[in-house]
Amino acid sequence: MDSNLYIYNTLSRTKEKFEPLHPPLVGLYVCGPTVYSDVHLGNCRTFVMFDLIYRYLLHLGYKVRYVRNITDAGHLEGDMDEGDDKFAKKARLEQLEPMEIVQKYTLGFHDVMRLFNALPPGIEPTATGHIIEQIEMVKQILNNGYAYEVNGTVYFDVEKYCKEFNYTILTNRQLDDLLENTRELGGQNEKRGRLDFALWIKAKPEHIMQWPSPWGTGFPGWHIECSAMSSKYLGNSFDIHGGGMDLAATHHTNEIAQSQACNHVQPAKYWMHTNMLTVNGTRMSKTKGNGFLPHELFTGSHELLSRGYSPMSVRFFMLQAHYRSTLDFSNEALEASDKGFKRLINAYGLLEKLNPSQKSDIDLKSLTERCYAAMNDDFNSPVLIAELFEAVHIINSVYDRKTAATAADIEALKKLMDDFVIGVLGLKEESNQSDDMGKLLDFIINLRSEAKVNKDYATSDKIRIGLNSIGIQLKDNKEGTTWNKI
RNA sequence: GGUCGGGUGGCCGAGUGGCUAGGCAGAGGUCUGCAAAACCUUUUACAGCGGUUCGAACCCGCUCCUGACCUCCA
Repeated sequence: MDSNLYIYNTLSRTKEKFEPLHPPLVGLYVCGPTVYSDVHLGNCRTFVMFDLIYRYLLHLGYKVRYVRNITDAGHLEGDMDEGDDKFAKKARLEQLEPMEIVQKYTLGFHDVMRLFNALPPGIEPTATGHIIEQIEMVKQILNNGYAYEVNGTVYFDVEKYCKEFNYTILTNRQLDDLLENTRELGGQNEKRGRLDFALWIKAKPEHIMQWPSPWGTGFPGWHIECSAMSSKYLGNSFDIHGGGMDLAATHHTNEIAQSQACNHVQPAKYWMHTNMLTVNGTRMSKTKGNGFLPHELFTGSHELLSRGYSPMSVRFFMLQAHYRSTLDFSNEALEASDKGFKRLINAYGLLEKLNPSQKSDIDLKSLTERCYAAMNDDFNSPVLIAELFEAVHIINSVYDRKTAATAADIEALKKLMDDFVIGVLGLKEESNQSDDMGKLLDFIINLRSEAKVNKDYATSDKIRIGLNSIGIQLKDNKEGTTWNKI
């Protein structure tokens, strides 16, 4: 289990050798979506990138417990402690119960993740399902002296915490600057310090989602759910905590503070943050209104798109950038990824049709090593993909009989592609050569081949053009005819 | 204002003190009934100005531009 995996840790701002706390077990916690509206493509990027990370850890042989929460309570609209609950607001808008909102968008999220071929996490806990755990944690933080209660609301005492711990460890900000530049927020008259944040919030009578607590009826603050659920399922201290970069400064900073105040340990050994998806250089976000919804992308129903793109092409587009880089979204970039993905996956399909030779002029050992080296270097999927195109080159060349490969080489090629394209990158063929449509197409291709043998090119071209018009491309070569979806 | 990033060829996007990233697009060729695919060859590059160095796109300084976070947000 001694891998050479290096992970960029936000805590240290360097790449560190990955050494799990309890190998071969790995605890992975990722902040999931807030299910009051559809997830957009930027959200999806984070979950696809952590899917890559999860898959690679599994591939290396780790036993990974992957926890990704569903936030279904506790998020307020606008300023701290004053705004509407997002779920209640949306429920009023759509004339539904808040839990109907939660159900609707949770199911939608799962559908999208399935389309992107993301493995489901082992545990997907919800905030509303863990109110008791959150209350217990708040009680413990109060007992430890890092929080105080005012009129049914419990606040975290950041100033007190700062005397013993480094509050800004994730972002390296200066506390004085934070104090000077933090905007005037709600609840100021109740709070002792302007950086203090709510652990438990007293519910107004009209607030729909509320629960009894030692401090009266209320609901949990924004950050406590992840602390409570991660420690419940992964222990007070676990291996990797991930999420989008936008969460680092506030949500994750406060999570660390809560866990330290409660358990006196750093919750996670490695903090990983994925970068943002941008459109024309600015971040895609719900509030900016430049968010793409996955189905708009799949169907092409968006003004910036010339056509629809399949989930696998979009996944491939995401994988072609490193998770810590911003990725700029455009129709042109997507078009390029779509073609690249098809090139890769078509080569994968050709693996079954390769003919072995006695000799070999390829070096798969070095290629395989480079694939591992790429992923071991902080999950560098773009470099991995570049290496895999070397494999594509080899496969095509062997198929064309321009390069010789032994049966053992071909097996190794298959393993390489299975391991990395299917297993690690999580890509898959979107059309299957052996299903009913495949058999039907084989039949049609045979008819066309007969026409070609008889030099009846009018018929053969008619078939080819006709299939092309419904999205099936035929490719003639020495071995016969193959097809793929356009 | 503070913190942290980034500026790479037509586009997306890696990387590094000296060795082709890769994909897409463009050009030429091979193959082919034609086409496509595949294969071969190939053009376009590291924001600007200084400095360190035998050598810098990569290190340092300055300038310009730009992004994220600092308020819920993946």
